[in-house]
Amino acid sequence: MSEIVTRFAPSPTGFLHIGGARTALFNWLYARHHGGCFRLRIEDTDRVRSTDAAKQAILEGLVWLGLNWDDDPVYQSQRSERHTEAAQRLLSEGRAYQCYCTPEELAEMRAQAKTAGRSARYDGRWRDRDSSDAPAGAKPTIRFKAPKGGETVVDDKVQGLVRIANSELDDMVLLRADGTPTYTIAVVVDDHDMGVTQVIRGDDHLVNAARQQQLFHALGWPAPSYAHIPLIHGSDGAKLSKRHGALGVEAYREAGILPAALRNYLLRLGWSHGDDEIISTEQAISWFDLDSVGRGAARFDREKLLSLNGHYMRESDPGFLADMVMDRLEKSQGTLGSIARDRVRRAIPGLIARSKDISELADKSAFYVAERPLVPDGKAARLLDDSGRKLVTLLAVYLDKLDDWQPAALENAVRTFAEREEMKLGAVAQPLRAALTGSTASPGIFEVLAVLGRDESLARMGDVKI
RNA sequence: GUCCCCAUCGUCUAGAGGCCUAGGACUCCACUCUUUCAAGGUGGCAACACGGGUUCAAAUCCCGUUGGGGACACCA
Repeated sequence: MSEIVTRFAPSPTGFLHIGGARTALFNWLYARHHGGCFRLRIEDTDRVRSTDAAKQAILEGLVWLGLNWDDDPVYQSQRSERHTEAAQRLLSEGRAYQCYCTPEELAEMRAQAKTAGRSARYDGRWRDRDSSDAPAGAKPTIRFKAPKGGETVVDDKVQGLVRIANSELDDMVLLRADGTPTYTIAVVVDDHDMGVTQVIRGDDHLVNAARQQQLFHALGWPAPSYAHIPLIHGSDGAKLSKRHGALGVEAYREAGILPAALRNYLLRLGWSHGDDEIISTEQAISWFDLDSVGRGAARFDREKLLSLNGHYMRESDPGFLADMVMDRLEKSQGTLGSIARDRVRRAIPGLIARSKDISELADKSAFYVAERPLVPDGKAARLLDDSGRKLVTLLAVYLDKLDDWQPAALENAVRTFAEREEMKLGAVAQPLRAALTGSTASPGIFEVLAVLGRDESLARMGDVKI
């Protein structure tokens, strides 16, 4: 059996969005599963819309997601000679022809077809017309002489047998009037030259597959196998696009989503393996196949992504998470001193289960490194009324005598204090929490005390003294 | 409009004729744990779009309807 080759072929006109990321993931998984090759092709032939920034964002997005490609990326714009050559060959073999229609003429043709209730397509008026009829000085486009009768069948690995009447497929332009090749011929030539055996891409290309198969046939090359995966929809059920709520993967990265979580989420969006939800990359590689790809479009659900992310965070190394949190904290509040860094490091394990992404983790860490005196939020301020402050002050005096500032000893001391005051632990813990964290929700209060350390804890308690 | 694709809880999905009184996950709700908030544990609400067939038997097969999506460029 020859080697499996897949490819991901984004056009660099925007960032790598969630749909593209999933397409890349499926291609990558398929190639890895079969021990084949996953290649990258940048379809940058649209010079006006393609940007270097977008290209960069796509490559970085793939790297961040851990989808490493094989060989060097192919840049479509650098291969136009090959594309033109193929089109010229079709022309010389009589499988393509020159068309002198003006854009206005074509627009009118489409309008008429539409009102007549037909598919808007080129009617082939120059197909058999002699070039000597050409208007003087006009430059022709080169069009493919598509088969007229019968149908083209795409044996799609996801959608099944898709039959399209050839009358629905018009003679597409291969070379523009200025001589540059179009996407249609470029993809076919590139897929062939790159040795692509399995194309996996969005559903929106399904009809293109029929056209491309015709071109492969005309060129005398074997066509790759196709698999068209359903698109990802936004929460409103419409195709996700840049102007429609689609975010680039870097947005998820910035929000503090872990690559493993995004991979797992994207994998389950449209593909399944029984009831499995948490799927490691190793399992994904060994289980992935095209048979289990669903055929209906899926809606993007942020809640589920977040829940998965929470799971992966709990499985992550706390030190690794701490580094990411510190980067964020330093970005928002400047360089952290060694005491602050040490506090964050010790605080992270107790914060992980309380956060669903890294930015939330950073937010929840902030009180540990905040400058005194803390500004309590509304609920915390209410806990720190006169009696609350008095209580905290009394407790501070009591804790000041403690030698061992470890969680167990602190708990013991605070419980004893509460008993002596004939109060429930919670009644003591809440005002203390308010004084220590400025909030009513935090990790266990004894842990907070311990991480903050004796001096800082006592100082924060002193700050609320009447 | 024409062509193509799709259709199970709100969402992602399991289900390839009897195992389905339809399973799992997210969300939501309750309980539990508990110093708060989470996480964890337990339980609950919640779906086969509709109409015809085929069959002893249909969520599963066929046809139609409806609904949704996509494609219809000298863009990719």
